[in-house]
Amino acid sequence: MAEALPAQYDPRETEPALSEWWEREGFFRVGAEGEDPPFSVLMPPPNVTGELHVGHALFVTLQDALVRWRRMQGDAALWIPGTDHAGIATQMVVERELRTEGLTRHDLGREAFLERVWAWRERAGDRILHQMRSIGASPDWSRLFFTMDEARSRAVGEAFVRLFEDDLIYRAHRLINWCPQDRTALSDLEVEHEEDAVGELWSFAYPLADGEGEIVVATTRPETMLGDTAIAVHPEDDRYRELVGRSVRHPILDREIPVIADEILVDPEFGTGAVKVTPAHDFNDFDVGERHGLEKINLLDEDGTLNEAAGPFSGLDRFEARRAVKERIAELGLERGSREHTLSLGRCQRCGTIVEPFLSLQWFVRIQPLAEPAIRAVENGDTVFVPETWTKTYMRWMEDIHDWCISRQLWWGHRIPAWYGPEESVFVARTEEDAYRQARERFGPDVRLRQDEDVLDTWFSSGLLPFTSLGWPEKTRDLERFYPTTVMETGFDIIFFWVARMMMMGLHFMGRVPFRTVFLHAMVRDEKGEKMSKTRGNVIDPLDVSEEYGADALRFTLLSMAAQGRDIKLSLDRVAGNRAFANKIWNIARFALSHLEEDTSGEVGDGGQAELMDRWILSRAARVSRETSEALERFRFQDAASGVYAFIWGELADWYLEMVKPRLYGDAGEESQARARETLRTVLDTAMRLLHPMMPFVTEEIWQRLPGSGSEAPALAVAAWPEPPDHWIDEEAEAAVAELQGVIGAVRALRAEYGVDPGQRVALHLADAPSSLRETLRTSERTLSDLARVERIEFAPADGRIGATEVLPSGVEVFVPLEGVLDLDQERERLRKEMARVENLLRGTEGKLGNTSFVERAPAEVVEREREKRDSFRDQREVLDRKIRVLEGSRE
RNA sequence: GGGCGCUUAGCUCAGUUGGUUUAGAGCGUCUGGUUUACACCCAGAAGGUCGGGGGUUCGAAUCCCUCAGCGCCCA
Repeated sequence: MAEALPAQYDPRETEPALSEWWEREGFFRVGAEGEDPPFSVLMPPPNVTGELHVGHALFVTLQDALVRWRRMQGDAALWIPGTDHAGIATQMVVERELRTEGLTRHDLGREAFLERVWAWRERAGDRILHQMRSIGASPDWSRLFFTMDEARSRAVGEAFVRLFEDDLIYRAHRLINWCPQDRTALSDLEVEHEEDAVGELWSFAYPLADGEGEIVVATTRPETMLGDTAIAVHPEDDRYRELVGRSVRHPILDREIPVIADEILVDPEFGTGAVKVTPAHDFNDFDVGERHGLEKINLLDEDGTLNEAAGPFSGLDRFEARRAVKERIAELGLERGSREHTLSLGRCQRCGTIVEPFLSLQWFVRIQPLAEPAIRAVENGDTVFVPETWTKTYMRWMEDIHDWCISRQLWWGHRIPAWYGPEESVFVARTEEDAYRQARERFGPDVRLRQDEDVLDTWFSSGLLPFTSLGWPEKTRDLERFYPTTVMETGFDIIFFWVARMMMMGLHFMGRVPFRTVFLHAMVRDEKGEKMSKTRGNVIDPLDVSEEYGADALRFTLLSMAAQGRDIKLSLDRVAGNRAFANKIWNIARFALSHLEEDTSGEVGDGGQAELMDRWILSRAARVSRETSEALERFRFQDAASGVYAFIWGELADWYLEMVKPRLYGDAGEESQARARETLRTVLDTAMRLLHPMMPFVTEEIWQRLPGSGSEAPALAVAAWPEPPDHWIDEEAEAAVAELQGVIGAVRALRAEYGVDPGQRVALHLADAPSSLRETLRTSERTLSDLARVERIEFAPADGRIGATEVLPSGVEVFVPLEGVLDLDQERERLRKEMARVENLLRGTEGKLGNTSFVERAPAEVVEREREKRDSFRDQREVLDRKIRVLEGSRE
């Protein structure tokens, strides 16, 4: 055991071996059987071909900390890992690869292209899962899913068919968002709106069809005028009242267009008060078209070029057409000016291309009936959001939700289980055979069917994961035990993509919410607060960070910053600081282990007369254990992290270790030495357990070396979470040590102030010390000597001696004789400043106590506390006043 | 247009329902340190009228209103 440990902790030496060992031993596996309370978390699956970025690192860390903690508490802690096929993203990656070979997916054809994607997935896929392992993730890898594996594909088909049968899925000709680059429909959520885009509001005139006159309209998309089928004005607008019902002539396409009145679309205050209406290319105009029975002329082909309907401009790209139309109108003398105009531009979330409202035949989910139960479940508190503020966001969106376009004109994804036959017949079925069976019943044995070419929105399959990951549609033991999952932990940016849809699908298919709690974390940004992106070049690669500073340091940093409102600004300085923390722990252990032997594994805290410092550190350990549990319970990771940090570094290392050294060296006899060892071992053990969910590697590494640890559990990862007994809590010891620390701090401060040589021992005078403090100091002479270099304590005033004074909050005067080194002017100045500070505080508290409303209305304990403060300040003032007068006297 | 969030030490941030905080932490800065766990360390120090203004209250960094700046979401 006594093999020498290196003075510097090197995560690279320990981390890979540990994560490999944990997994090999199967510590993270959870079965469907057992009595332990279930705790289940579905990992939001990353894109299968993606790389681990810092956002992944954050969710992995948060979820892992929760799961490790619950696992140690004895729960059946199931964390289900998986990857997502990520339709558009993955298809784009492979298409990009093809382009370098001068090919498109159409050159290959659907089947060959899909083979290519699968090959790519085999090659690149799951890489991200190994990256997760390297930062300590502890899911049950034996349950790994892929959203396009066989089980999930079957479940997706089943879900589609059932929704269709329940009339919750339908197919319709509708205006949808179209990305001409990816040539697919997108849902509303997949369109990103660029605010304040600068555009041109361009005006032109439609001449009236009969007689003189014209109507001037304005547009930001001039090419759409080719699809105009009406001019709308406000019914109350006197300027146009007599024109309603008449027509204008299309100057390019030579057709007549009616002038209609529509009070919803038209704002008479805006522009000329007349609006061109293009029902096939604008969402508002579409509704007008429905209201007025207007023709919907589709101008576009799938690639964003104009079709035959555009007449002379057919074949042009939409932006070329825009220029051409403007030119033509100008030639016709119908241009009526333009001005700058800010607008909101919709762009494809994946490729950034400006999306077009496009009329096409798509599949939709009827969302209203699904949304209602999902709203009620949150109102009821069946599912709770943390932080609570997101409830409102969820509600607002759910209450104003639109039908969801789920078909995508992609090849990579779940193919829509619909087959088309003669006479526009549609057969939705679980299998092709089934579709044929239905079709033959209707059209006889020779019927030929053609499957829908499209695939489903990736988020459709994600929305089902809380139950498909547990075996649905089979009625599995897993579902029984682990559904609903306990916590859904994810970023607030996908509250609609995931959380909302999972809620709807979970309630529909399972009849119960998919998760009890939704914990939403902030977004990681760089230290300047900017979003990390490859184009900005400010991406922090978590694997680089982990490699350089250790996964523990990265994790601990992310956890301690998890409280921030909406942004987490990751700074490498913080990570470096936490690497230092890991190193500190390593050295605490190095020191402790060198003093521990195999037999020091007994329980401590009872029997014998425990020494003050032992009682103190055990009491602190007990309190911190409770605080850490409570913090994790409430998802307050930053409190858990900072509490354990302060305990280990600020109390265990800085105080306990220093105080206990002489005893460990045997200076206080064998009994005291043994007790010190036991306490040290116990406290270190407790500290490693508390820290394990946050810093799994260094804690496991150390715990493995702790004598006796193996008898309880094979690994810290599956050892019990600390629940120290009540009797460890020792108010008296905590108060006594706080006083002792106060005295040591005062002496140290005075020594530093006057530059006393570090080796120089000093005397310490404490007049009027209460008996409890005297007792504490008498039993702590060695500590005072070691930590403050005090050679002698006298509980009497140091009359007539020259020295420096510090006053403790208790009013006790700490005096250190410093003949020869003390600068009287400096001391006078210091004390005066101190006096001013104390007087200021005293004034404040006396003011409060002098206020009768305060004394009458504030709670008694608050008033009492205020009185104590006043007394303390008065005592301090008195001592300072006396010392200052002495110094004044010594001036002469 | 509607909604939400942020503004506390040079930097990055804690501060949970108003009163146990005499506003804290880490980093940075300054001073001192070769005490046999650690210089990724130890000790000490400087540094903030809690964005501005108003209000509620015995009491406000904390609640309300308002202004300013920054950011996000939805339409």
